[in-house]
Amino acid sequence: MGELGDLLILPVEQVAPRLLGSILRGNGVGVRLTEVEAYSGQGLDAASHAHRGPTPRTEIMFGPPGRLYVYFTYGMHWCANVVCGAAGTASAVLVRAGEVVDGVDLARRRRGESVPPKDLARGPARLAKCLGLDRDANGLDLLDPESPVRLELGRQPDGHRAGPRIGITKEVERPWRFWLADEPTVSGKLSGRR
DNA sequence: TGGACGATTGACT
DNA sequence: GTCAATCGTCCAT
Repeated sequence: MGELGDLLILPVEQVAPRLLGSILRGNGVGVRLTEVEAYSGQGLDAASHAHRGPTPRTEIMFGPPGRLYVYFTYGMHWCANVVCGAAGTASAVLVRAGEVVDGVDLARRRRGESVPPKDLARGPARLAKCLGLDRDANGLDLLDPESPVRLELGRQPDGHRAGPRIGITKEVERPWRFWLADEPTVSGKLSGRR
């Protein structure tokens, strides 16, 4: 297993911040990750989709690390996660926001021509839309160079911020949201806060 | 088989 | 700042 594969089996709250600065590349667009959230597995994190055990939707989370977990929410949005942990566990890193560093024209076509560049992938559903991710992308192997969507480990940026995760109603205090300081692409209202 | 609930977004006051 | 849109998923009837 490569460097990234070794990283992904560490505790998910350690994996998540180390994915900041990495590039999620696929379907003609590359996004440099500036904001992520960690979700742990069955019985460990009430905010995780995997908390109650495997279901048809969350099945992929219980498989090997490095796969893409894509889910549908609020009747209209898709969001993407990097599956972490060894097979049998079910942690994941939600990719919340990033900077489009490649394929900007294509990203604008998917998101809308009038969307400012910094907003193209600012928010989990927006990021997924930039990359053209939907149901069909669920389960893709991000570690396979031949895969239509891949994760490329980037240089570890200096320093990051941590705080509570956004949009959840359980485990609301757990500080498992991680983002890069002073990045205009970070979502949420506390993006500048330590 | 029904109904509550979203790991959100964009439109609007 | 507030709030509706919109439908797959999951669990309780």
